[in-house]
Amino acid sequence: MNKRVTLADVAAHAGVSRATASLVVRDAGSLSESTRERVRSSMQALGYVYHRGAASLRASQTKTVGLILPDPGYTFMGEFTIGLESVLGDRGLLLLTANAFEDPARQDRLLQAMTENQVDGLVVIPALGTSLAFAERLERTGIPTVVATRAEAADLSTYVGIDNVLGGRLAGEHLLWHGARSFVYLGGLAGLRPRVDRLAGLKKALAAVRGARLVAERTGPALGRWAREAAAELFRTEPLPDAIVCHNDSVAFGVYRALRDVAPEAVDRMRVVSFDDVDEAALWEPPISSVAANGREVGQQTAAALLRLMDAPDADREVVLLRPELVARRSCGCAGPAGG
Amino acid sequence: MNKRVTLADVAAHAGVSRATASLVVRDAGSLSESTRERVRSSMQALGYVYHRGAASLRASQTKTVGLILPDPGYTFMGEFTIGLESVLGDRGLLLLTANAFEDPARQDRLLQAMTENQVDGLVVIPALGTSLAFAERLERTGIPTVVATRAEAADLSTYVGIDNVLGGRLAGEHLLWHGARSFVYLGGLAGLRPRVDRLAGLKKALAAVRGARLVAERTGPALGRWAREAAAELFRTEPLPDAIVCHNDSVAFGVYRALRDVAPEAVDRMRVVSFDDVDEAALWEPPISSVAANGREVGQQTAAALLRLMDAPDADREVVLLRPELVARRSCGCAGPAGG
DNA sequence: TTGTAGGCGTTATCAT
DNA sequence: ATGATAACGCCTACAA
Repeated sequence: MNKRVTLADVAAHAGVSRATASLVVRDAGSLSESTRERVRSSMQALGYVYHRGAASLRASQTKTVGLILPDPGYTFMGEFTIGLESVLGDRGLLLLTANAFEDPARQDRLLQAMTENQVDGLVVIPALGTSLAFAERLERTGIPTVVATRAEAADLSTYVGIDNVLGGRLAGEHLLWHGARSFVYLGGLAGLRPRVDRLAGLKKALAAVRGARLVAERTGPALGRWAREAAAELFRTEPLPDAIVCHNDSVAFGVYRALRDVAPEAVDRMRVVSFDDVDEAALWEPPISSVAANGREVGQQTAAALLRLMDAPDADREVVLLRPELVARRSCGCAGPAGG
Repeated sequence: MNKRVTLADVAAHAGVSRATASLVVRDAGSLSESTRERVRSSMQALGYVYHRGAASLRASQTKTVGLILPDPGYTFMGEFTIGLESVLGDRGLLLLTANAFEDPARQDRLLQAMTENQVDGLVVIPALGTSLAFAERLERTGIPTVVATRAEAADLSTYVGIDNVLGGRLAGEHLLWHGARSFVYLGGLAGLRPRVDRLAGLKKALAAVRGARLVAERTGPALGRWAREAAAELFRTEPLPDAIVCHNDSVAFGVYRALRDVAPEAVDRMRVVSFDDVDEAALWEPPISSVAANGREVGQQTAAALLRLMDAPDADREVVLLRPELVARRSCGCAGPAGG
């Protein structure tokens, strides 16, 4: 049970002052190379470990960025994290990650925890049902914050996300071009901002064509197993639409399972477009046409925006809207190569 | 630019000492309810935020657990995180998460960062190519550590994972029962422990049946897009095997895409079993038979083991092996209901 | 039940 | 180029 080795021990061992030793660990100040070397070897000899907590207390910055996610289960979140962390990591920042599990109350507690931990910056993808009050609390913390992907609490903060209205419009226009007239929108939790936006874009596209209409929509968790049930129910009770717009790829997977189970003859003529374009979309039978979200790039842009904010806290609030792109494969009716 | 509100300010405002105020924020000691109330309302009035960093410095525990993951892109990691965090969260522990991107050098740096941050506990799913030296460094940190899922660096630490040898055997035996004799194992990075184990289990099963043999194996990232290429290449150059064992579900998805692209007539008679059993497996056409990993449960068990370790640091090293289960659907040759 | 005093390990400031 | 000293905000004793 040996006592912790502190900078003071290192300094004593090297025959210098604590201040000097401190400059060495931080690669700061102007010291002779010989002194630096001497201190370094003392650190080695004693097995010194830098105590970032103590440094943070004194320097009042933790080199830590908080990340509040709604649910790590979605593929998008993993991709987003990769993009975020790769950029932040290059600046020596570590991520304090927490998941709200789509529960605003839990999200409140997590925000509290993040402030108590004095994170230098904060990234939030708001949970479903996030209120305006949360946006205000976020603002009041005084921590440089970027809201990403879901625009729920973004009215006061910098926001980075995808232009979902455009995404919905792209999906709609393409399906209309294929001749579809009756549409169903499937999945996405009620009130979720990206869902509202995509639907708005879709409706805008439909409004431009006579006879085109949205015949049904269903809200729910954008998961394959939910979509399978919801779609099967729909197919049993309503006439089949010409096209189905799915809130994400998982929903599309569930839709195809349901089609094969209850209306196999319709598999080939149903037109489907979904969102996100995860890897599996290209592998599906038929290959799924999808509006690509590119979570990794959203993550990178978010990191970049956060760094800008941390460097210039008084800068204006930014809004970064990334343009989505429709990757057309077979499910929409295109006859492209098997796995475009 | 107001100065930070400290406990001393709160104490002054409430007319008590710093110590008393400290007891209030921690819900500790025995104080009169009236005092507690008074201090609390002072906190409210002044907008006090607890400074966990300062507390950590003094109390030498950070209420933070480090999590080092190899790659957040795999679905399994998301599930694992959910399980881990839900248990740890109940104890007021926060996760400091970092991804090594399958790079041992980066993993070393992350471990360094975790120690500098004085995490109270550490969970590691080792990156590919993790050396024994890493296991030793892990041990030397003195931090309660649990290695999960991949047994690479687990020789010295507590380990929680799935019995992959058994998993491989289950897959093999079931496929043999269906009459398969020639096998291919596809995916998983070279040297990866779960891959080695699954393959060992599979071979053990094959050894028990005359004429059964592994005709090929391919190593690579267990991703659908990789699997698609690898499988297509295989199908073009070698005679088709009776069965393919896939390192995870994504590989199976890629295999089916390749089959449809280059050998569509074989889609129905090929027998496929994979690992993990993610949601999409049940939705695929055909529904994929998979050895269920249940990342969420692995996460929970890992958290439980870590808490045990943190409560009793001198306890013996534990090894928790979870039994996998084969979920038989259609891809293995079973004729069950569409999406069993 | 409440108050006093000292220190956790580092860094900032001012000297030398 | 290096050293002395005082914070940073809180917690742990122990005393009252």
